[in-house]
Amino acid sequence: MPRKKAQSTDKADSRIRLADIAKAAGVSRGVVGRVLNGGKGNSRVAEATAKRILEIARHMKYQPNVAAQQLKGMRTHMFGTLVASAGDPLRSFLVQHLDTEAVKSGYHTMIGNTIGSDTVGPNQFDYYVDELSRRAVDGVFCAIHNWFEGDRKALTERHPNTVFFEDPGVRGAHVVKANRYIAARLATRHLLERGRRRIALIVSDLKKPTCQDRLRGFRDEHEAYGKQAQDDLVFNAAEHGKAFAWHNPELLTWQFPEEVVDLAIDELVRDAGADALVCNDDFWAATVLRRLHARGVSVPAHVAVVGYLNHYLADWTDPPLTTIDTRQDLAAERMLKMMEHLVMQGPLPEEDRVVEITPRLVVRGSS
Amino acid sequence: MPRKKAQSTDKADSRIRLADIAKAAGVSRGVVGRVLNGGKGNSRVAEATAKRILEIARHMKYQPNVAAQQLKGMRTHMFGTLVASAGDPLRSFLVQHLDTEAVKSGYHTMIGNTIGSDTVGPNQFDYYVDELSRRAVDGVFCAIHNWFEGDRKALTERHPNTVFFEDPGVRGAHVVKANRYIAARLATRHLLERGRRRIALIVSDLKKPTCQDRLRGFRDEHEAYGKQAQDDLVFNAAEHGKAFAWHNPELLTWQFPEEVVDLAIDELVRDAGADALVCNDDFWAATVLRRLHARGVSVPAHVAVVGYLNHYLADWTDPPLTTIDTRQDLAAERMLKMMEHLVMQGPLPEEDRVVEITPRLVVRGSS
DNA sequence: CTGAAAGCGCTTACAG
DNA sequence: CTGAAAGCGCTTACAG
Repeated sequence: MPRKKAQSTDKADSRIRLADIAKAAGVSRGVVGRVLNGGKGNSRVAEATAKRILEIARHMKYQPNVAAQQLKGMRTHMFGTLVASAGDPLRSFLVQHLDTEAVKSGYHTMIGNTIGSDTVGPNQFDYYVDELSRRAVDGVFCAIHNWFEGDRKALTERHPNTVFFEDPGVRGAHVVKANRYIAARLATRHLLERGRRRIALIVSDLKKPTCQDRLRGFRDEHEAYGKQAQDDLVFNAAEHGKAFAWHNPELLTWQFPEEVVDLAIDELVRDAGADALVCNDDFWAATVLRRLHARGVSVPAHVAVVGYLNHYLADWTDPPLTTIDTRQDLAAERMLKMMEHLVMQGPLPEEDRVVEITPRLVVRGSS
Repeated sequence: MPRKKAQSTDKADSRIRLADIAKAAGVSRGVVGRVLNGGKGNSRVAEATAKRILEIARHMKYQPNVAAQQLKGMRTHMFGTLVASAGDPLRSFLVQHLDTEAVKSGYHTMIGNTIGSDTVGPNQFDYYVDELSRRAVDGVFCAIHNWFEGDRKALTERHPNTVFFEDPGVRGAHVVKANRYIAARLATRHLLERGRRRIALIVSDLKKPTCQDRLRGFRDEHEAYGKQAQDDLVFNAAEHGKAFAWHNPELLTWQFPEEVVDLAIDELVRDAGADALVCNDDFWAATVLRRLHARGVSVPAHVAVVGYLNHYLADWTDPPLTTIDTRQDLAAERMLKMMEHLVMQGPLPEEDRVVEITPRLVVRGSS
C-alpha cells in the first residue's frame, strides 16, 4: 500500500524545527541539538547558552521530529505488541500493562492485532513481521495465544528483540509465562486447608504440557499434605469434545458447552463424590457453578469451586468465584525488563530466557 | 528524555535500501521508488523494468524505511489512541476495534495510556499531546472517560484530527457516542412487551445529560405504549452517595457498594412495588441480582432486571443478564470513518460532527 | 521512460 | 565551547 502525502491542512508544516530555535538563539543548529536532544559525549555547551536555548525551546514548544532522529540511527523507542485476542480481556489487560511499563521506560507500544481484519489477508502475522520492520521498532512483544497460526521462528529471526507471553515453542526464545504448577498447588492447598478431602481437578487436555504441570501441582500438594490425589478425581475434558468459551458475534454473547460440564459433574461429584472442583479456567468454573445450582447442589456448602485466571466474571458469579490470578501486571513488568536487556545488552544467557510468574490465590465465596 | 543510539546488534544496519534494489536492477533509485512506493502522478515506468524491480524487491525482502518517507512529508499512517481505562474491558474492546478498523484502512494505532504510570508525571495527558506531535501521528482517537483530567481543547488544537468517543464537552469536536435515549427505550419496550407494568429506572446521576437522556427514553417509551412512567419508580443514585464499580488492586477484585443497591431495592421493589428494574449499568444490575437473591426475591419471576453495557460479566451472572449492548464495534467503525474524512478532506460540517450509535438489546435470563 | 539532484530535520564527527 | 558540513533513506519536480 503506497503511503500518501500529507494534506496541506496538516499541522506538520508549521512545526518548530531545530533551525528555528537556532535562529532565535543566534547559534548554530548543532549547539541546539546538543542541548535539547543531547546524546553523545562531547556535549560541552556553555551554561548560559544552554539555559537560553532551553528557555526558547520551551517557549516555542519545540518537539523534535522523531522521524529525522530515526533516520540518523536513533532508536524508535517503539515496541510492537502482537495479540490475537478477539476481545479476550485477559490479553487486553496484558496489552495495557505492557504499555504502562513501556512508558515508564520511555517507550511506546504499537498494537498489532493479528486477527480481526480480512483486508490484510489471511496471514496477518507475516504482515506484521514486515510492518514492524518498516517501522523499525526496537522490539516486539508477542502475546498471541499459541493455537493461532504464525511463524514464531521467522518473527524472532526478523526481530531478535522479541519477548513472548507464554511458550511459543521456539528454541532459545525469551519467554514470560504463568506457573501453572504453583497455580494448581495454591488451589489444592487452599481447599485442603478448608477441610475438603475429595478434591477433583478438571483440565482441558492432558496432552498439553500446561495441563501436565497442573496435574503435577495437584498431586504434589496432596502429597505435601500427607494425602494422595486420586485418579478418578481427574477429569480430562479433551476426551469429551472441545470445551472452551467462545464469543457469538451474532448474539453478542459468550457461550460455553454445558454438556461437557454436566458430564464432569456426573463423573466427579455424583459418581466419585468430589467435595471440591479445581477448574481449568474461570469459564469452566462459572458454568460449573450454574450447573450445580440447577441441580440443587449448593456451593460452597456441598461442593467448593475454584477457577483459574481471575477473569472479570469472577466477581459476578453467584457465589463469587475463588480463583487463581495469573498476575498479568507482573508478567508485563518482567517482559519489559527482558526487553530492555535485549535492547541494551542483547540476548540473555540461555538459562535465563524463561521466566515464570507466580500466580496468586484470590478467595471469594465459592470455596 | 534523550533518544538513544541503536545497538550494533540491531538488525536496522542490514536493511535493504532502495539503492540496493537500484543497483541490483541496474537503474536509478528514482525509478525504483516510483515502482515500489509509487505515489505521485507521473509514475510512467516501462512495464518490463517495473516487473523486474518488483521481482528483485520481493526477493531481497525490501521494506521501505518509513522514517525516511515521513521526513519527505509522507503521512505516518499512525493514529494515537488515548485511553485511561485502568483495565475497563469496555474501553479495551473499543481500543481493539479501533485498531482493527485502522488496519483495514492501512493505518496503525499507538496506545496512549493516560493513567497507570507515575513516571511520566501527574499530567500524562499533556505528555501525550506532545508525544503524539513528535511522532507526527495522522490523528488521535480520544476514548478517555470524561471524568479524567486533561485539556481536551488543547488536544484538538494541537491535533485537529481528533475523534472522541463520548462527548468531551468541546465545541465543534468530532464525536461518536452511544445513544442512551434509545437504550432506555429498548429496555423499557422489552419489559413492557414481557408484561411488566411497574418498571423502575435506576440512574447514576440525574444531573448528567446522559441520565436525562435515559429518563426521556424511559418516559417516551411508556407513552408510546399508552402508559405513563411514574416518578416514584425513578431512583437517582447520586442522592445516596457514589455508586460505581471499582477495582481493588490489593485484593485483585472488583467491588460495588451494596448499601446503595439495597436502598434502591427497598425503595423501588419493596415500597413502590416495581416488577422490573432498568439499571444504570451491568455492575449495578449484577449487584441487584445478587442482593435480590439474598432477599429471596426471584428473578425474573418476581422482578426482571436489565443492565446496560453488555459487559463480560453479563453472561455469567445467575441468571444471565439481559442488557443493552453499546456496540463498540460500530462505534469504532464510525470513529474511523470520521477520522478518514478528517485526514483526507478536513473537518466535517458542524452539523455532522456528532454521530450517535444505536445500541442493541441482548436478551438473557434475567427478564 | 529514466536519471541526477535537491532536500525533509535531525546527529555528530571534525575543525576551529 | 561553537560552527559548518556530511549524510541517514527516501520522494519528486526537473531535465533529458
